[in-house]
Amino acid sequence: MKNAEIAAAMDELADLYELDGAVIYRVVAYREAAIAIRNSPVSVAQLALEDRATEIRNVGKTLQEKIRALVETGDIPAAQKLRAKFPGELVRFTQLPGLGAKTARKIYDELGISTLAELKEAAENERLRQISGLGPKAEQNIVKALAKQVEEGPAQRILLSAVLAIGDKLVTHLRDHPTAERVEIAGSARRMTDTCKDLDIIATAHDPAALTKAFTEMELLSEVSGGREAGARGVTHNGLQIDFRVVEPDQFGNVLQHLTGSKQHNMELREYAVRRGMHVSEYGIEEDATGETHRCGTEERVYEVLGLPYIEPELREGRGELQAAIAGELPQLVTEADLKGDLHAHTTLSDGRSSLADMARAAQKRGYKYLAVTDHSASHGFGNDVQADELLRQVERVRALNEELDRFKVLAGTEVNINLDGSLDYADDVLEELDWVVASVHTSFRMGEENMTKRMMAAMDHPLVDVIGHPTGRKILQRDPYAVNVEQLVAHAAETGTFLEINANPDRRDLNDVHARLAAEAGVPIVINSDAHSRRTLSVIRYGVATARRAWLTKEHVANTRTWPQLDKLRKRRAKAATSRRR
DNA sequence: GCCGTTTTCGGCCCGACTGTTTTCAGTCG
Repeated sequence: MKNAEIAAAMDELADLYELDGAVIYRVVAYREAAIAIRNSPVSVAQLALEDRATEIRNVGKTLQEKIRALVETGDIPAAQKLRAKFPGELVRFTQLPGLGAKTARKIYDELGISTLAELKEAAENERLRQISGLGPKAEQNIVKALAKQVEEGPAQRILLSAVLAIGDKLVTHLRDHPTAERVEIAGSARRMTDTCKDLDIIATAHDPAALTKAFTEMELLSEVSGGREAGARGVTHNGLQIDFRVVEPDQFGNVLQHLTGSKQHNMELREYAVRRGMHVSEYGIEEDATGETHRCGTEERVYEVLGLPYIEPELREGRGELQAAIAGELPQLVTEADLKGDLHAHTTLSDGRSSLADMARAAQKRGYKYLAVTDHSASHGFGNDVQADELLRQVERVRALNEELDRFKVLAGTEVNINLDGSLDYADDVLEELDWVVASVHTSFRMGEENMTKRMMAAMDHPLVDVIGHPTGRKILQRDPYAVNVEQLVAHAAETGTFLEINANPDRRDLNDVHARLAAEAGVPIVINSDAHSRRTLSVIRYGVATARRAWLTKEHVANTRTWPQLDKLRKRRAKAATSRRR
């Protein structure tokens, strides 16, 4: 059973307990456990079977037993009991904005309403106002919310790259304004999450009204509301909501910290502060002992007042960063500047848009020392496959190009397809001519988990496969990962000395942050690759670096922070040779 | 129901907003 399924069961129990009127802390405990379970890189089902689920934060003895029952029998007795007590659609009432468990329960108890259809009818016929606490406005809101739900479905999330394309433009424009002092992106975009719901921008200015006006007049906004002294809200032409706020300079750090979140991180931070006699809010940090409120101009100062080292935004997800900060064990996160090369890129030989020479020069211009050119293999099948003889001619061209280049090395490589049985798409004697081999799955995504895992593990067994490309095949907001057991892949990568890729394409970011952390902890070298299909898209590497940072990776975890000779020695083909020479 | 650099029991983040109220509960982020 997958972590996501277990987490969903915990969320369902939280909803049911809340309807049942349980103390809110118990309900919250289930919700927090659900988050931790969803974030767990290891199989929680497995842990529960071994009576070890309590190793997960926010999972205690009670939940360990409930999860175990769920895994062993497919359900939890407490959930069955509560489902019998409350009709199915009652939980869906609480998913309407403004309507919570307390209100849902009252509607059910006092009017016997248990379906969304009945709820709509009662709201339209003004029967809900019989209940104390509900009035005409509540009825209107319910009718509106139900209509909106039918119309729009669940809230849309937007890919980070689309959000930052707008956010970077906005920030640059606002920083150029004469009255602006500081302008920063906050919220989930600053934490570099895969997707965002909206975009938060905060600023300081010596004329806040003038800066707000500059914001509201930007062409990329299609609508603007609440344009006043200290900020406004806008919506872009492609539907991204932007919250812009101008704040006092001496509170900028407090607000930036507050709005960057995550919610989970802030809750943990505040609980920690309370234990130390302090209260954190977006306005400052109040000390119980002195009654003094510390207003902080920078985020560094916020963490300093709390007695903590600075915690990077990408770590603020409530995944143990606070405990690490307290223990002085925060990782020194890898940066884009640490990368010495890119080991997965395409040219016009397969489906890229830039030539071999253009790609090499663009990579060198970025400050890299090497670039692996890895076009698709023979059976790629989008009409841009590379037959073996053609690949060998490309190797010649690469060698010739290297003669011309100064202090830069192009590596002749391939992104070779992993066949259904785990064999590779080129013969070994062809692969032997190459400097670098990425192996990826591009066909039969719908294979069962066991077969897919075997298929990829077989590819790792090949001595010439350096790295597995985009190991789960997910496309964010578009396509689920293929069914593959990532824990087994990681263990096998460690065993065989195969690297795993963080593919930086903003649609992929694959491995994801949770899995990359698991792999790094298992000692698997990670390679951050752009998978660029043109010289311009080499820059998507920032999303791969962001994923690596969200996975707590340091420079040491990432193989391509090394020079090519250093990296070369790390590979299984060399490491094995070294071992046998020692013998 | 979970958790511990004051605690294994007694706490458990903070503020804004809304709609319904005669001073606040419920909901949200």
